[in-house]
Amino acid sequence: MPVRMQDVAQRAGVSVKTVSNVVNGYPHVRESTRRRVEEAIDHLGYRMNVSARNLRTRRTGMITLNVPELSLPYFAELADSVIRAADEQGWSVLIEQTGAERQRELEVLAGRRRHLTDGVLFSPLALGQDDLDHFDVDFPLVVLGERVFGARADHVTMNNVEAARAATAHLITTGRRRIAVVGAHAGEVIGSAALRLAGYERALADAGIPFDPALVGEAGLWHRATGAETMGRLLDSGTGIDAVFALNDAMALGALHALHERRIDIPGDIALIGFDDVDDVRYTVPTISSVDPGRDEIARTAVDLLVARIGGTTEPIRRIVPDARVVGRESTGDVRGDGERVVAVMPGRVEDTDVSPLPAG
Amino acid sequence: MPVRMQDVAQRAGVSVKTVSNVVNGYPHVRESTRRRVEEAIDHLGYRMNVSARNLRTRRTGMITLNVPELSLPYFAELADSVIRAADEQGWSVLIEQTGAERQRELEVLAGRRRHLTDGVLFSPLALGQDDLDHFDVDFPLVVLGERVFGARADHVTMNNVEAARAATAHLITTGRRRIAVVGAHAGEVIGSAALRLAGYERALADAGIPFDPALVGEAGLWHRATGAETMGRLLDSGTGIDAVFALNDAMALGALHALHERRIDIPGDIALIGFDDVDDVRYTVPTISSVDPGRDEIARTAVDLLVARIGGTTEPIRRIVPDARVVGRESTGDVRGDGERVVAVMPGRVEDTDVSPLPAG
DNA sequence: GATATACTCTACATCGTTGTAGAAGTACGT
DNA sequence: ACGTACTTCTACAACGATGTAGAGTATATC
Repeated sequence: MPVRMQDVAQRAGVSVKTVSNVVNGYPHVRESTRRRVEEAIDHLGYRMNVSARNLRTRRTGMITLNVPELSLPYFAELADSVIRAADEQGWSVLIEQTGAERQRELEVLAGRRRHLTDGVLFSPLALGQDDLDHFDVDFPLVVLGERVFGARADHVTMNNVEAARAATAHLITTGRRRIAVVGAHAGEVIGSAALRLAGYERALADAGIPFDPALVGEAGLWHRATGAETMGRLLDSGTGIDAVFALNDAMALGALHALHERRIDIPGDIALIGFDDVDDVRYTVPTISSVDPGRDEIARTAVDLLVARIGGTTEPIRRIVPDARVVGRESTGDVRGDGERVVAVMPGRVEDTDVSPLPAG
Repeated sequence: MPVRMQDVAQRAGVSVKTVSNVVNGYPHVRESTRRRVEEAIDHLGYRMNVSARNLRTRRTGMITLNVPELSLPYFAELADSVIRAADEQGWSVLIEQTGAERQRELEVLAGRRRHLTDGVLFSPLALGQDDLDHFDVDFPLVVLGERVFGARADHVTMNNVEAARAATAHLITTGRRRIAVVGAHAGEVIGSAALRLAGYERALADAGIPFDPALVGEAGLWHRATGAETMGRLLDSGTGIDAVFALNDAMALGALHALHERRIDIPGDIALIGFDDVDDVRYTVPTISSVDPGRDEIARTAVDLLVARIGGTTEPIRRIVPDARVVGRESTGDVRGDGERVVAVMPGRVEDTDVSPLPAG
């Protein structure tokens, strides 16, 4: 029933292979032949059977993006950027959600479902440094995020420590001394929480401000709800606070909510800064300052790396950190009304390791 | 290099087809044989070549979801729900963004890229009723949204008119009389904007309140930014306003921003209600009342319909409208603090048409 | 004018799986 | 003992494209 190359070939009076050549833009096809084939294709409404081509070429032209949840704005925006970047190079993106569940994240690496695509962009949230070995996979993989360092795969990550330091430093510059943190993870050594907290501590040290554990609020999941709860706890604890560094924007939104509930003036009484620079923060009241980790560049870089690996490059594994910026808005008093001001730029870097990738099987 | 069924068969001492049978859970395989095959699979690390299976079975197990942009919270959450619903049934989801560009939306229907998947869930935003003919496609298609009615494809849509009527009625119940609309599209007859505006007008009529064009604010794109602009214009126009119905939540967020800027008390001076019930509205200050159109059910229903069409069902085309609810929060004074109250429920419906689907080619 | 080179096209095998048809073995009722 | 039905397995031919090798012309080079 479906039209095959065979049918097109017949109508055009050429061999199947010639049709294939026309379809794939092979240059050595006589103009008149090309036209006849194209006429036949149009007339018969031929469309390539991609499964057959995939089988023959061992390529699918698709990559998988594994994220925790698209309903988290950061990942939705990341997915948006990844799809755009992939599309520009002619790749399609299959999206899978792990729900930040350990089991599902392990399944990603086990590769049971990988077969549909040529490679995987993976943003883990449940796995940690202890799971490093699981990242030795035999398919093209690029890791995103801060859960795991040193895996045998290209890695696109953020300038966490520096950016968090700069964000905190910015609060200090505006005269704040009692800076609370929302979203710490006790005992974590690696991971966004630990790294950003480290940046915070470094900024305090730089300014000679003593570190006060009472100002550090824990939050398991980095959602709006937990941000609000944590902020509430900090405020109700009676600790004096004149600024808040929420370790991501979702929590910053929640924190803002908690601050508003208590009729606290922002930035008058308490300044607030987040991390991720998601769209939301430009429309809150007041608008929220944040750290822009370079989402578009992260996406583009990750896609480029993955496509190169799929292409079979054997270059050493790289870790890439895009430029990041601290964007000042109303919540830190940098602007009044809409608009924003870049108050710091952290240059990115490319680290070439001497580790070779595992041969893709 | 890669392990084939052939290799597994050899090691297990059976035919390739038996390996296939084991892998696919065919029941008539002796227990001892099954174990031998499984041992061979594990030992060799065999993984099915899905391209080959796709070629043979003419199925890919994937569907495409076409949305305007994932960075719009509604579509991100919709995608989340679709992926979950599909996953439950063992399907994977490829996501493509059209950017709400007419050309790209037409390409979706032209099916140039459809070949990768077994069917398409399509949420158009640029196409309109005039493009109805383009929806006569020869592949399984389910349409989402309100841009087009009467296409020859299953359609999952919202209870727009009724829900908008109920939302407006709710504002009226709380004593409001000067209810502004944010997001109208002049001249539109079909489409979310027109339908929701119709519901608004109907509620006014029901309550005997005259319709005042000065209260209707136009907004092209339904983004936060346009919501803020439109709200600003309405406020600055000097028209007396005691409530606002934003035709979607993104604009409600923008409107909230504009209201705050002008130090207007919500819901004291002006009440606000949105539409979509995205996660954001539970974390703003005040929390925003909204219309929950049944996102999960929309996603689930759409996936079910599409899977049925892919399965070759020839049942008449259906239009399905899930239940919708008006959710009252702080911005309409229904609750204080967090929490919410369902203030109205609009039952959904299933419309069986007598139109047959086009034979899938 | 002979040889080399490039262009244009074809025939055929092949990618790795599943559907079909049927062979061999087992179980059971009569 | 025999037919019938079921179970278990196999051989072989697809599915629809592309890679390879090479045939036949046309064009360039010496």
